[in-house]
Amino acid sequence: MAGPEILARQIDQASDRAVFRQIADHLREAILNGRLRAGDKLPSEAQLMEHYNVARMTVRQAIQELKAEGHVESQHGRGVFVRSRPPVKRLASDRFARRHRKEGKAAFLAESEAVGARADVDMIRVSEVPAPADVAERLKIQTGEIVVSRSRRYLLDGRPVELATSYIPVDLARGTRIMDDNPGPGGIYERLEEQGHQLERFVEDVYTRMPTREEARLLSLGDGTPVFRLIRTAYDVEGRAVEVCDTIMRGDAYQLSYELPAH
Amino acid sequence: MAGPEILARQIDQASDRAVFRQIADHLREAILNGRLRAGDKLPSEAQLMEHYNVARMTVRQAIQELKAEGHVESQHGRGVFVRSRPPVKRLASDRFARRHRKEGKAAFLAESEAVGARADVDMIRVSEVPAPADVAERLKIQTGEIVVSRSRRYLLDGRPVELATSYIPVDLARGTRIMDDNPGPGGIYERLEEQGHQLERFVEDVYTRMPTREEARLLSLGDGTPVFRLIRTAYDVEGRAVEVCDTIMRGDAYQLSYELPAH
DNA sequence: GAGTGGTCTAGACCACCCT
DNA sequence: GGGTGGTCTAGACCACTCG
Repeated sequence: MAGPEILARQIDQASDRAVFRQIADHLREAILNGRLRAGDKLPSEAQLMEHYNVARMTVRQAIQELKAEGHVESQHGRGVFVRSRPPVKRLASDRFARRHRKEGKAAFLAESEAVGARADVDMIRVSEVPAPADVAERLKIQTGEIVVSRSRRYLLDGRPVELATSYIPVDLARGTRIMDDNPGPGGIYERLEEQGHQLERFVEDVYTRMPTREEARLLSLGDGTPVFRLIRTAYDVEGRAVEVCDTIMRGDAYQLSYELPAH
Repeated sequence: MAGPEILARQIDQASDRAVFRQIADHLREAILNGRLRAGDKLPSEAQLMEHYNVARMTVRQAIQELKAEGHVESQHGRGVFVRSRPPVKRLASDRFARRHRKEGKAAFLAESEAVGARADVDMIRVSEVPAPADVAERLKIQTGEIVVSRSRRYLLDGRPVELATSYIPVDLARGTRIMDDNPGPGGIYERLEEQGHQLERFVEDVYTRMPTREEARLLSLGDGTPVFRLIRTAYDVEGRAVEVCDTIMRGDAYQLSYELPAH
């Protein structure tokens, strides 16, 4: 609801810095200083045009810059608002320790309780697909070889935060509950261990990038929010890779935490 | 050098999808399909205006969208080019194992050899500063309490890829080579161990977000490139946090890799 | 100098949200 | 209906790059 009076300074016409950048600077400063808080409405484009005596496109370029930085999001017919962040989930490095082994939905539920958020899972889909190159390499099979794929979407307080797809070699999955939508208590890791593939370690490869259009749609991501891509490989005690899980997570909703030995 | 002939399709005026988004779709598809490769020049704005028979701002909005996604970067007076990625550095989870303990410049150099890139360090600065809240919390001291700060920038093949600032409690740093620009062989971790603080473990907290303006400047980041923020805490065998290192890394230049035990 | 992208103006019409 | 942002036009002048 704040009007442009929160923006005291005027444009320096002599400056090398473009007018729209100066306007973006004023707004950004108001956000970082807390004069504009999460959820607050920015002055309307019309107000900003009036305040700075500039054309509409100039104002819109300023707002565009703040959107790309992830500071604000616009809502058609309502206004432009300072981003409010989803609760941050901290993923600890011992989350797959056997003493509190949970997997998939169960793990997500337990982690979510820690931040006091409601957890949901939807878009569960189990199928057989050709292995993508990234996955095949980790499973030590040929790209395109058939694997079992289990994909799902996780939501926190009703907001989608994570897309995950597990890939399991067919010889480990066929004829087990791993092919079911609900793989049973303990999740697929328990099913794998029941078949004699005792898990020994996991390797997580972490990347960050901007989302694809499809990812942005499924995660309701506005501009300026990057994603984590986390590819986890599960190894059994014999050193065989028995599962690869490819996960896309909202960058603003997660903190990953890892412990490294010094020896 | 590709002309607009690589973009066969015309705009669907009847579509709900905005014209500039359809143009962006055509260009994005050409990039993802490999018709436009890293380093290739997109058709000029004038060519795209001609090809699609639209106004210049419409073309520019399309290009703006691709920039925000990290697919292209523009060069004033030259053209718009498909992004070419810097070599990716893989940071393995055993990189601080004592058997190949290297720190700071030495570690960066060793890691860089693995990808066949030249490594440099600049902007080294050692000072005493009030501890930021994130750091104080991890060092278990009061925010604002004075700590020794060691900051530097790392470059790969002459391109900046990482900004790092280490924070060390003053009682561990004063009167040692930790205060020097060059802390000596083995880096500050060796100096800390010489003082009886044998290192036991590290904890790394990983975040991703869009860069601040300052970070974008120091890392020469264009639009659409997120950063990793990695905060590493080093603990000695007595459980005391003896160093916190706050690092900003180009998201397109790093892959982080961690190993987790299953028990 | 020709070609390129960067900035800015001054309009227009539309779709969406709220009251 | 009035206010909001979304899209698009048709110009203008500028700064940078390259031959």
